[in-house]
Amino acid sequence: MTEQAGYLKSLKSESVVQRVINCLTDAMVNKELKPGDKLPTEPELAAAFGVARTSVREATKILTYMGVLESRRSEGTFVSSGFQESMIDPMVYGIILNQGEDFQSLIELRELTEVGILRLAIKKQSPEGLELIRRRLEEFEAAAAREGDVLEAVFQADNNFHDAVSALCQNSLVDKINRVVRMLTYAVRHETVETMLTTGRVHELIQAHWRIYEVLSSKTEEGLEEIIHNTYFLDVGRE
Amino acid sequence: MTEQAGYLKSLKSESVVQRVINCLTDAMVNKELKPGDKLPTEPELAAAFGVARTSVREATKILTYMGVLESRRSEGTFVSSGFQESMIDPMVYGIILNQGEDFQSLIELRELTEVGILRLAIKKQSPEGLELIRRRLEEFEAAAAREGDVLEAVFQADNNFHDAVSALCQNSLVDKINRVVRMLTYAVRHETVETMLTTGRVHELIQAHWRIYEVLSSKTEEGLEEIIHNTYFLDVGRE
DNA sequence: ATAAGATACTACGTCATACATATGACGGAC
DNA sequence: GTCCGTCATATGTATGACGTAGTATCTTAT
Repeated sequence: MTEQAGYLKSLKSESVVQRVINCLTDAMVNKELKPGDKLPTEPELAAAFGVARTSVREATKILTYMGVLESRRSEGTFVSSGFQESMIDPMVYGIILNQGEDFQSLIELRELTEVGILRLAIKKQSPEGLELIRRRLEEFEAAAAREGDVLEAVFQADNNFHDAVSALCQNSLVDKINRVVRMLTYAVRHETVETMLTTGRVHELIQAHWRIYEVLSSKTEEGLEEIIHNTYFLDVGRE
Repeated sequence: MTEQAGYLKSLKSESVVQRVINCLTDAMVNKELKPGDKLPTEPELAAAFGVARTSVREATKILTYMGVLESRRSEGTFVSSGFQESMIDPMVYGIILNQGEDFQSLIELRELTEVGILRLAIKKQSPEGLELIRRRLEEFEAAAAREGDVLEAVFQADNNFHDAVSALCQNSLVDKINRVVRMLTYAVRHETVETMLTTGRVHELIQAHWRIYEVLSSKTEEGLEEIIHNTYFLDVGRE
């Protein structure tokens, strides 16, 4: 865990927080702390390590956010059992920071996830989930049919639809990926919906989403290829 | 970003630290904060958000540890440019804690990405990339053929192969996802390779990977379905 | 005038303390 | 025996102070 590779590593002393993290990590590696175990209280840890409670908190907060620990107020801090979906967060940030000029990568990533989610949804779908999607589609149509400024409403309806599809997978990790990719493509998707609205082609958008619904309810991957591809480009925009 | 779906959601207010993290994240998504930018000082942030400096520090520490931010004493805190190595740490914890739990979501996620990557790789492949994959396969075979404890060598060769496939996509985002998912499934994949070795079924593993190579070089998605599915379960393990 | 050194300044790093708040446990009232 | 209030507990948040490492600036000597 703690690499001592560099020969001058001993000089640049690690930060207090880092040392606390290492101590806790080592304890977990050595099985002194197993999933489900309760850690000593923050003041106790602070006293044991000889550091301030602030530092202990920063360390446990980091581990908590990573899903390693779990803090319950008035109860204590525990080693979480199993992995937490928040462990994907670093990937989110990695993607955010790399979010440069490269639309191509973004579009490819979205197609990849979109198709994958649909394929999984086809397998794991439930009647209730499918029904929800149908309702979302009707809401979609209703939103587009309203008077006035419907942009945000339609965009939200679009998002709701895709969330419902993702929910069909009943997989928190997949759900997370879905959200990430949706967040990354926010701008371009928003713009696309706007374009569709101003040029009066909303019906195409709705039509495309109905086709997705049909593929889902058909419970087969037949024709998924082109439908997705077409829908995808309609939704995301040109290239 | 912040879903307000449930009607009783308004009660369970997010923690202060989480809110700070969200604010900073949003700023990065909206490009108000770009890589390299300097954040206001901690007291300034605390004042701006109306929270204590402690909370700001916990938030920035978390983001720093994830490689999103970078703090230089006496200078300030900056949005770090590019992917930091520390981003893998959360996955390491995933490995530590992931021992014999429920892998269903993980397996589905991996199949999703694996298939997606292959489909994209089929489209975007290059002769050089394909050649690299062939070499990796030969190294794979060589590693398995050696005497003694070949587990780590074979496992590494397996990873190298999949990395080469991912590289075929020439898409940094896809590459990142590939790495994350691979790290998340580290334990189970490692175990599978071990089983294959001890039961003398390494040739099946190699055979399966050659089939992937063939699908790639055939430049068509014909037969990709079952091949991937079979290879996948062979690689990842039972169910 | 230039370069080396001393000084002040800045902003993160750490610590100490106090108070707020949610949860569970105990115990009394009905 | 059930219900409700109270208290203990441990995390959540806030505030203030001091330490420390860079950076910039000013001083001084060559």
